Amino acid sequence: MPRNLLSRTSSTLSVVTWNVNSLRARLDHVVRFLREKSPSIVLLQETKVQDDAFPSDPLADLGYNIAKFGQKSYNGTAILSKAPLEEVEKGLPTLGDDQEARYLEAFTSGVRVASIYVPNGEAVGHTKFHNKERFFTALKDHLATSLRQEEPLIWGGDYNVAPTDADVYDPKVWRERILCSTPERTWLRSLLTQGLVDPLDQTPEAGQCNPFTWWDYRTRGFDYDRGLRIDHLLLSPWAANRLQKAWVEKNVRGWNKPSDHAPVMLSLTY
DNA sequence: ATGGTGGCGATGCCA
Repeated sequence: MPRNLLSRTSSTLSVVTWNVNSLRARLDHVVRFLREKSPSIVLLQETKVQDDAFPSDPLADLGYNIAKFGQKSYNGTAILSKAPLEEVEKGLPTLGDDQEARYLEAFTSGVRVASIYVPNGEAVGHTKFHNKERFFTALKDHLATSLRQEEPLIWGGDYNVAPTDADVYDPKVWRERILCSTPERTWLRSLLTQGLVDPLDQTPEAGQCNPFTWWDYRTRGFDYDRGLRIDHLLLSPWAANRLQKAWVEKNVRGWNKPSDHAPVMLSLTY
């Protein structure tokens, strides 16, 4: 056998998406998590900080390059990578110049990644619900363009949709409510029918749930494990074929003064 | 229980 095959090494790329619900309020948690898990690429949502106030130093000290797309008080996305970040794009092409800071994209480590924060929608039929539909339409249009480039894609973020009843602690309580309604599930599924793969959308056995990623503060949902799976890492076929595993870092939701979301991680062989 | 808690920023808005 040729020596170059015997000596060929493969490496692992790890990616995490995490809605931190304020990067400044969660900075200690983020630093602790990055120290413990050392992910290659980090996709953050709800940073809630303008770019000139972004706490770059403690993250750069851990070896990360940083791309940020923030705004005052609300929303905000960021990408951290141990490799250089190239071709950083802020916002979705069809949403105009004054759009909220909900989509950030970059090319790094041979992968095109996006950090995505889909509007919550407030309630089915609400004005904000229609904004949510427009955002998904813009995602879908941009995905069609991106898939044509034939680059590996990893689209991570808070999609604010639980794909099926297996992603909800009590589907009867949440039936046709915001995050779980049939239209929202159709909008999310349209990204999958275009070719993205959701590695945590396991076919559940009877009575089994997929792992939750969000537990409501207001109902003390984490105390009773009343959660939903609304944060997702979606992969193009190239990336999906190289998947080692995907999981939810549920323990982080149990730390002191946590975000209401847990990090979602995956590893790839490449 | 039609509420609850939490972040921002200074009050209500957003989730």
